[in-house]
Amino acid sequence: MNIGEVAEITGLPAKTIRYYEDIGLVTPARGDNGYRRFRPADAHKLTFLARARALGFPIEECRDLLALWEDQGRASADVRRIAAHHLAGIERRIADLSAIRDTVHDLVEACRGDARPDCPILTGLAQGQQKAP
Amino acid sequence: MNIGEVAEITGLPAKTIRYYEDIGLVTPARGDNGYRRFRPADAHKLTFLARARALGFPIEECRDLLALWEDQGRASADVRRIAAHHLAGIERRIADLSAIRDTVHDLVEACRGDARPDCPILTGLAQGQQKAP
DNA sequence: ACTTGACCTTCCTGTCACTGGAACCCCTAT
DNA sequence: ATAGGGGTTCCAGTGACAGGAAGGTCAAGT
Repeated sequence: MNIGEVAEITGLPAKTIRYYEDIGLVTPARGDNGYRRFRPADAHKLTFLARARALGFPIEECRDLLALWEDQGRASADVRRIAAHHLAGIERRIADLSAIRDTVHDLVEACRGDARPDCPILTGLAQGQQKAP
Repeated sequence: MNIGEVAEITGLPAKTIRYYEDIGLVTPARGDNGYRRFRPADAHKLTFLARARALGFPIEECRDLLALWEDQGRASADVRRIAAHHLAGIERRIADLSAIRDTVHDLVEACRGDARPDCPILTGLAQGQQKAP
């Protein structure tokens, strides 16, 4: 398989696949013309990576997950630890974003949004108005 | 005021304040020694920026908000439009993250996390298992 | 007068995970 | 012969800073 076909199968842009080779996540063979030749195992790896990335795992955790996936002697505890750590980070980000959303929502609600210049959003930003808890 | 004092007042790192000068968000005067001299108006601007950034507005939107803040003839509709657009983006991000959280949560829950190698997280990533709606 | 230490300056590099683009090579079909 | 649609490399840019090196400045203490 050439890179275009793998890109279609995995849904990853060819640029991204080249980048993943650059950083050592995959190591496709090369043909006589210099083209990358991807074997099914490479495509499976890339599909795994695409899914892990879509769930927001950072690259280095993807690398670790990939290594565990290929290690038949792994302990599932190691996998779980990585995923649980990621989950905690996601929940923190959601909490942070939710607090921000509430504040911005209140500001937007308070603003009439007409042609006049007085604006609670600007005064809120200037005065540091925060969502009451 | 020197940069350190403004940093303390605004809560922004001095590095960040220098960066904001670089990209033209503030233009403090300079003393004979080459030090930046911040006037109260500069500090107010930076406080405004710090709050807008804390609410997740990207720099360019902060620049626009700052310009509107200083424009006495603004229409509050222009401010509201920016904030509403930002709010929509936040809500999209929360929705995306929530879907991810649900999927990762389910994977973590399904994994025993012991010394054995079989792991629903890895099979889920390999097979593309998704949270059922 | 000298030194110490805190503060300030600029400049360069690195982050994260790509994305866009230039310039060029390869293969097949018309 | 040419046109197109692959592929290749390398360089630069993204957002919003952070880290660090190398050096100038200032006030206080000895």
